[in-house]
Amino acid sequence: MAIPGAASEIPGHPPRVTAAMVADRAGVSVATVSLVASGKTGGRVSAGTVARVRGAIADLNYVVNRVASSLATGSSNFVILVAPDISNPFFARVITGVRESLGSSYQLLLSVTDSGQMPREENVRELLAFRPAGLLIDAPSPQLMRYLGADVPIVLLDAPGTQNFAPAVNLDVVHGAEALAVHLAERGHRHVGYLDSVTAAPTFELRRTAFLAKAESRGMTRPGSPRARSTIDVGSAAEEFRKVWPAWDRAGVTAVVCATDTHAYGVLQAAQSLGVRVPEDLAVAGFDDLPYSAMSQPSLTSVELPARKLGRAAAALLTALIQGRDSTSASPLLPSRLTIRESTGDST
Amino acid sequence: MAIPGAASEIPGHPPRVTAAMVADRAGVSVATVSLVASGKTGGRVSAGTVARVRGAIADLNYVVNRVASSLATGSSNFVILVAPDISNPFFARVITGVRESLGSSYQLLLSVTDSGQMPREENVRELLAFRPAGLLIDAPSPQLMRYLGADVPIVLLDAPGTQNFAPAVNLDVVHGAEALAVHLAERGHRHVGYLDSVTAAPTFELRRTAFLAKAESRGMTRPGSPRARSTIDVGSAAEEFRKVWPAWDRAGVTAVVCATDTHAYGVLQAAQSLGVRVPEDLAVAGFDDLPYSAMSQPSLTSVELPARKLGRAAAALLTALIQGRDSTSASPLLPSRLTIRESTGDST
DNA sequence: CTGAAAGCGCTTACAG
DNA sequence: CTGAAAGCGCTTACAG
Repeated sequence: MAIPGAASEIPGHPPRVTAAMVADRAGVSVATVSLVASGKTGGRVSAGTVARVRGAIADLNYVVNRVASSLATGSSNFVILVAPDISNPFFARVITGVRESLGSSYQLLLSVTDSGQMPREENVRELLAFRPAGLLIDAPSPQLMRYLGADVPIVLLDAPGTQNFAPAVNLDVVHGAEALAVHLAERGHRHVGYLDSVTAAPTFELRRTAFLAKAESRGMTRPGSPRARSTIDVGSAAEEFRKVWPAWDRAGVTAVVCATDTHAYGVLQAAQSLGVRVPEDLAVAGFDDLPYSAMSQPSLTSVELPARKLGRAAAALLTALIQGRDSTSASPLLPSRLTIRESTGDST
Repeated sequence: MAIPGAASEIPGHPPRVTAAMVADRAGVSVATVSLVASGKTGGRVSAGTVARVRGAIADLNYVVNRVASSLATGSSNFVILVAPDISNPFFARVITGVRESLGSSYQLLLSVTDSGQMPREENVRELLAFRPAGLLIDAPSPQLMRYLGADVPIVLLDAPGTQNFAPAVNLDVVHGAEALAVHLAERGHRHVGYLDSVTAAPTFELRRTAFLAKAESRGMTRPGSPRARSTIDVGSAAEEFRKVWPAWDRAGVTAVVCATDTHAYGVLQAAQSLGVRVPEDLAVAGFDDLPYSAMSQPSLTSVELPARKLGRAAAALLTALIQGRDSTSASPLLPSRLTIRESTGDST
């Protein structure tokens, strides 16, 4: 036998209000309390009783225990979004989109990793044990994929090449990356550097390979070394650029492409402190097209990636899966677009 | 009677593995499965049985249903951190600290609001209904406080003036703000502008009032209008500064203090684009002392606030409360410190 | 060393 | 219109 009351006691805190207490006070059964509390009294409960129960609920400040209702119904009302690099502004926009689409149907909870870290399988396992209504995973690593045959609806965001494992909403980074390569080639650049993210997400891999492949086909080369990568953080990116620039400079590099705009801000900053003029001495571009890219000095050429739309589409797909609709849905691919600004010589 | 099996079925997904299935396969009772799964077999289960159960768990890929165990034990293993302004890098550091202190004892889940928004009472109510082991609330608004007599341990972070409502870990922003005012007075500044955050958190109020009070006592004045405020975002801060600068300039303002370093980066950027030299024409300073502040051009004078320590201390206090220790604990106050750099004329 | 049973706080067919 | 009861999947004293 369980210790009576143990389940609802927290040391130093009063016992929690349960439906039974409400029922007592209102002089009805817990079944009726449940009906009233969840708003399922479709003419099945008399107006007087409803009022009495509502009063008792208000008096006692009763809130339905989601843990118990979740166990009883086998469903929950929250969605967990798993993501690395929480402080990337791009991600904040994705969240906004997710919340827009989720509306008030589901609560959104986030599970984040430390900067530069990827969520691991063990992590997702534990998250799944909370029995969320669904899981959204942003920029997952390929290793995570094999665990995704699980029993909870899952949608991947910005996870190119993983559609086979779970439904995904992806960004068409390839076309944007290629347009950027063409643009730089047309500006006469011959040698390009690439500042990558340390995060081992396929989306970053794809940005780099798509850009470099097209760059090569247009006759541009990339210095064999050093490779440059940093976390998604202006300071780290600036530091990394300062470190590799001397070698790149010697190799004749006149353009640097960055995995994200945040990286590019670091490059702009470092270039300024090194006396490297942008765009005269060096062209700089990034991916994301964050709002700030239109205002930076110089303004930043960037491959626009629709963060908010990404969040909205992923949440919409997840909702459909949760509700049993659309389980064989295609994985949408959201278009990217190159926005040319001063940092690659827009004004010249 | 509930529909058999309904609770564990998600449309289009296989039924979940339960302890009963594991028990069947291992030829034991669910009680024994529970003991093995939760590692509570202290010599109470024979080695052979343990091995058999472990095998079945592995074969079926069984994970304990947290919802059910939570209901049974009346306790959970996750903590929710409620916070506004997720994309502020300061916040990412707080999270790092929280996670360091929580270790593997509790999972951390985040509940965030949209930029510039504060979490509302209704929101916290719903979060509490998930029965987390505890709640951490970063920079709460005063209005939220009245709901905090609740039945779950709660710790506030960076919530000056609210210690009466719940245990809190605060930053001693006052001394840092005063040191900054003294520093600017000593540099000869007579008129200062203040770029505030739009977020209605007491910590921002306190930064401003403490700074301005000390500034006034040192003979400095602030232009009566316009007031300047923006979200915690470089672009918005830059835009806001551009808007107010002409009036401030006319009022003789030679120093601008910002609610956060992120705001200050925006001012640095806007100043540059306006041809206002920092620090020659204008001194700029912020709060937080983010890593980037040491590298920006010019480097930024800032009141250092120990974000990671804040997270660690808050999580440690919450853990103590959850475990019934220390419920009358004092609310720690973490020291702030002024770091003077180029943006206020360090080199002159 | 192991299992049967009660209980956590809900929800929901069912009987009345 | 309302309540008694079973069931969700665990955990934990208790009996053997």
